[in-house]
Amino acid sequence: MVTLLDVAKVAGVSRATVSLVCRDSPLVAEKTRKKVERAMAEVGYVYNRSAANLRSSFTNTVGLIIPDIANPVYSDLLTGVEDVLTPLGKAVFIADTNESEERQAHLLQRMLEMRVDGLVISTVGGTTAEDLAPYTRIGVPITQVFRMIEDAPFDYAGINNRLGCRRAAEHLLDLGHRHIGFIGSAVSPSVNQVRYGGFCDAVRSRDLPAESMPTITCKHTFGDAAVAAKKLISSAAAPTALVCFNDIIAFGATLGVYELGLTPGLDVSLVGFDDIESAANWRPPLTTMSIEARQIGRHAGTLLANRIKDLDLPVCSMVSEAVLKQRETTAPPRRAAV
Amino acid sequence: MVTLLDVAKVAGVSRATVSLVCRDSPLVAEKTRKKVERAMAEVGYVYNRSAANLRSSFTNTVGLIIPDIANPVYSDLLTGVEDVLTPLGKAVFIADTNESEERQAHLLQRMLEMRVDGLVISTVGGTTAEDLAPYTRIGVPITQVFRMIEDAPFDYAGINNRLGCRRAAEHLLDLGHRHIGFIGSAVSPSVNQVRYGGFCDAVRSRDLPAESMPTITCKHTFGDAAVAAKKLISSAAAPTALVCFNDIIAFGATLGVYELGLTPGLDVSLVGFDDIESAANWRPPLTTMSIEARQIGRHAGTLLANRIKDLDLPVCSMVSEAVLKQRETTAPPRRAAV
DNA sequence: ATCTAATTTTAGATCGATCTATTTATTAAA
DNA sequence: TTTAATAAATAGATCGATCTAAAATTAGAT
Repeated sequence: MVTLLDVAKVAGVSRATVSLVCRDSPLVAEKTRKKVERAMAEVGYVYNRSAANLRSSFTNTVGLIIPDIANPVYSDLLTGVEDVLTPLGKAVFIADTNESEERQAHLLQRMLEMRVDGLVISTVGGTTAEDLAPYTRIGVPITQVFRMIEDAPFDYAGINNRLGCRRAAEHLLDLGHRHIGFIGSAVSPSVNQVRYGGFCDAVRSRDLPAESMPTITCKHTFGDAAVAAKKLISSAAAPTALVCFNDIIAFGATLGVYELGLTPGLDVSLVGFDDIESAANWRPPLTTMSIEARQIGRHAGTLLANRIKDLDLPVCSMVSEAVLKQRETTAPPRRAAV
Repeated sequence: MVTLLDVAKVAGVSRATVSLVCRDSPLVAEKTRKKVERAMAEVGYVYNRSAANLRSSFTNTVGLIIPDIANPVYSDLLTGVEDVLTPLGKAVFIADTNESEERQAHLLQRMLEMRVDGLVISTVGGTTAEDLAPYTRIGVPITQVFRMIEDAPFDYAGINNRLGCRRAAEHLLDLGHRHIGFIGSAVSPSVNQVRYGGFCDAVRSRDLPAESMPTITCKHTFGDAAVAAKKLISSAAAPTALVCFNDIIAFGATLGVYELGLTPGLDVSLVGFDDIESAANWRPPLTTMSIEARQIGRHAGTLLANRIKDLDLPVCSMVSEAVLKQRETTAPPRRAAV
């Protein structure tokens, strides 16, 4: 195995100098740097991060723990986190808990053992501040995204779900809809409750009875959502519009509308949530609440970077607002309101 | 920072013994292990992987480099790789190149520096064996998945794209379709060429003129695919069925069919490729060629694990066949063949 | 009780970087 | 030319595990 010492010998300098070159230190003269770099190439030197990490007080690695990497929201988030952290020379290690508490515990442990400089995490349901205590104990900063643990003294980046969902419903109300269904999530009950709260806020603000609006929950699959939408549309309440928990459910609901022989955006209006990349590419292009997951990722990255620099900063929370992206799945109701 | 030595002192044993306990060695007596474990908990010991990796000849980490983590094919692949490698005590580090050669080069370097025990990679276009030479030089095994570099002496796990696409077209031919369109990929030209080759094989095997079958390529988005499908269907060739490069394109094509006021699976038959999770959940459920990405992931994991154990094994290639999953987007043609 | 063999435990060297403190070389000012 | 100040290079200790080889303990056989 070729080490710093081998490079040093070939370049005719000391081990310490080669080390400085590795780290792009300004302390080394240009001429020397060139010489060392040539020597490195000549002997085929490969930097040993384990050795560096052992000695150094920080590892320039950051952990990102998320519940479902296949979900576009989280891959966008990842991109945003990297936008900020990669230019700072930090490597982001991604890990997927798949919504399993056990897997999350395992990953938390592993990242602790590799001495990450910090952690960005979207916790699985049931996580408590206690689960993250080992990090606080040895002073590794944590930034939460999207999901927040009660009473945990961590930085946070996320969105205002309640207000966002309220805006979605208000958009439909403004178009003249009076019978609006809500297709919620059977998968994330906690977030679902908050978003449904926003939905009710909107309905009540127009003096309509929130209780009489038809509601259903489903899994985040096209098929489930299609069935749910069909059920709602053909129910006695006969909604002319649907607020959907997220874009995937809205997609499924669109398919349900097609299956009923109706035209989405004409016979039935639909609003999604998240504005994942494919929303704009949907047919018809999906009206949805944009949460700018990539931007949230940038926020999280920035919060973490700041705290790594200064652990004693006051706890900071960045809550963005979801904004309406009006496209072609929403329009005034076709059938007259009853 | 609390180290092995601190634990050893509290437990009243030597550093070496504590180290053995950390690694679940059978060399240590049950009574001693208990004692040490209690001590670890008492002093709040956290294992230091960097220190271990420095001394030890392997790190129990494996790299997985893929071009697009948001693509369900690759998240399934990841799951499969972990299925095999996690039980062996190896941590899988995921990294996304986003189809960028530059990012890939950077990630390859980083993983080399962290001394992964092995690498599973789906290379971006343009990668040569030379790019992977540093790995071979220091004896880190590589397993390729899905994509293969010419003349590279690495293990490989993937599928027979040509045969798979041939089977897709044959399925439509068997149903009686005589005018079949092909919607290819504008993103992965190399794979596209292979799959289109399979399509032609099928058509020619029935003594039909492959050249007269309408063809188009598009990006992997719903919108693009919808437009492409509409173009093909309303072209002079008037295909009654479409073979799609992958499921995403098939989804978009379905939406295009709906937009034309036609019914997918009735007026126009569609076959996808990949059988991602949402294919079965699509409306109507999508007929597609299943590649069992998770299984391929298991293959890759197994190949890598074997080679880590024995570098001198002969190069091994596992090419699976895609199998038809007939669902509801394919049926005999409605309009009589011209 | 003695000897052998098997089982546990351990001391001390070692992995390859970085850090601190110091020395050496270079430049600018007197 | 000398001195002071700055820039560049270095020696040697150090990080916290694992490894090797040897020592201590225990068990089994005689």
